[in-house]
Amino acid sequence: MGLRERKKLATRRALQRAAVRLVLERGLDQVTVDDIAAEVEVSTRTFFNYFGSKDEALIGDGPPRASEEGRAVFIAGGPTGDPFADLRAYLGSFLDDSPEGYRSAMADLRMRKSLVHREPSLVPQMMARFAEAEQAIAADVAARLGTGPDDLRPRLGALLATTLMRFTMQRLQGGEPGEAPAEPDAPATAEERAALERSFDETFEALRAFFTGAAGASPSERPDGTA
Amino acid sequence: MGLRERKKLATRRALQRAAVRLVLERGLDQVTVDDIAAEVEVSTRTFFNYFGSKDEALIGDGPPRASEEGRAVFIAGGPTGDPFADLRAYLGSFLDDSPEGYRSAMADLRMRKSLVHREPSLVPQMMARFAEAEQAIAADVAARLGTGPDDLRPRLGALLATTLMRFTMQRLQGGEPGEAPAEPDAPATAEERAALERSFDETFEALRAFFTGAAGASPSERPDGTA
DNA sequence: GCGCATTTTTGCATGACGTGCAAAATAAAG
DNA sequence: CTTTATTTTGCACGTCATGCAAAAATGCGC
Repeated sequence: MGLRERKKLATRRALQRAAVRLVLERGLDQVTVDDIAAEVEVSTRTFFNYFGSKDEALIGDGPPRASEEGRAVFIAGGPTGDPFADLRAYLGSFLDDSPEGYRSAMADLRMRKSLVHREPSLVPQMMARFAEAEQAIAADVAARLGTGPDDLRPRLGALLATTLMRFTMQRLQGGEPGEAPAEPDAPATAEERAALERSFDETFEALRAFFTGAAGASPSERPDGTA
Repeated sequence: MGLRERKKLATRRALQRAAVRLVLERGLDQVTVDDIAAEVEVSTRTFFNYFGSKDEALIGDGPPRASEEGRAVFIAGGPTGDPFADLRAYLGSFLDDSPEGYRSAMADLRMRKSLVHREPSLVPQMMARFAEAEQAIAADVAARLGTGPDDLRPRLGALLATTLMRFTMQRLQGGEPGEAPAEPDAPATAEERAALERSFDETFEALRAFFTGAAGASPSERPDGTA
């Protein structure tokens, strides 16, 4: 990679970092694009060469994708043959997609978590990113099933997958309301990743149970005795 | 209702209608707030007394809620006792919530459909509205189950419910890509509502089948014969 | 109808956002 | 070093959005 490209990437990252840091410190509307640009010692106009808007610099580069390996295995019908387990594995590979491995992915996650915690108005934009991912997932499910665009299942599966991702993030994020967000710059630990995967599995199982067991089980579980 | 309030409401609706009409005609960035205000013969400043942004005037007043009746029945454990069927009925009551009945709700739906068709950038904001509805649904599911905030099921159910709504809209909207959007001002027909409910039921069943039948059925259905 | 309190509309000033354009600066290639 | 391609920058411009105070409209008691 030439000096030119490296420099560009560095500037981009610097702008992103500065944007996030300043917004976490002062709040979204107490940070202007000029502030961010000044922080990186670059003109305001240059900021807009890199990002179309202030928000774009904050949201980052979209959600990760499944790793190439994860995709290939999933499309081929693996690793287990059970659609649920395989979808789960497929989604798990999202963590391995980012250039610097799962540490970078976790750091990104935490950054987003802190950001939405501070600025809930960013949620819609995050959601929009998920919607993009949805397209890609649907395509992979369709490839696995070998069906055309008229089959509902790929879209349904993709919808469920992103729903699941959203829910897992919600759970992680939710914690106790008001709980201090983790330090955005702390190193990502393996425990952290394990916790995420665990939460993901739990959600997955809950969802499965919700459907397979819902018809009979839920009403009888109602504690008010009116079932 | 006094003259004052009636006039305010009228202005609000006029601004919304003008905004939607102009944007459908010319596209989002070919319509300024000034244009909209001028159309209603009101100052630009007044526009911002009613709406916080141009988009807000377009998106409208958030998603409908379940009707009071629908909520009460659902929370009491009815109408059938089967969680799925009941959730479906609960969601169906969304159509009856709007002041002028389902016709108004359908017209709203169609308006949104046309808008999103013309301006996909509005999708995220629509989604955000659904997220609001999610809270309310989760609360109702929790009330029905009589459980506390630590139970995953209410949030899960709400998530699924909104997922379902999104998917149904996507299906209706999708139609054939490029298909001309319906006239936004055409009267809402009973057939239209029936079609929506049918689509909703189909999606509901597909989802149910997806889960209950997925583990065994899907792999064997794969047409490549590798199962 | 008339004056008075309240609410709504309006104009004006202000700051930030975002884009197009052309000139200056910088890197790459010969 | 010269030439070429890319990137940065400054500037002008239009739009978005908010705060504030004056003006207009409304509702109400008389």
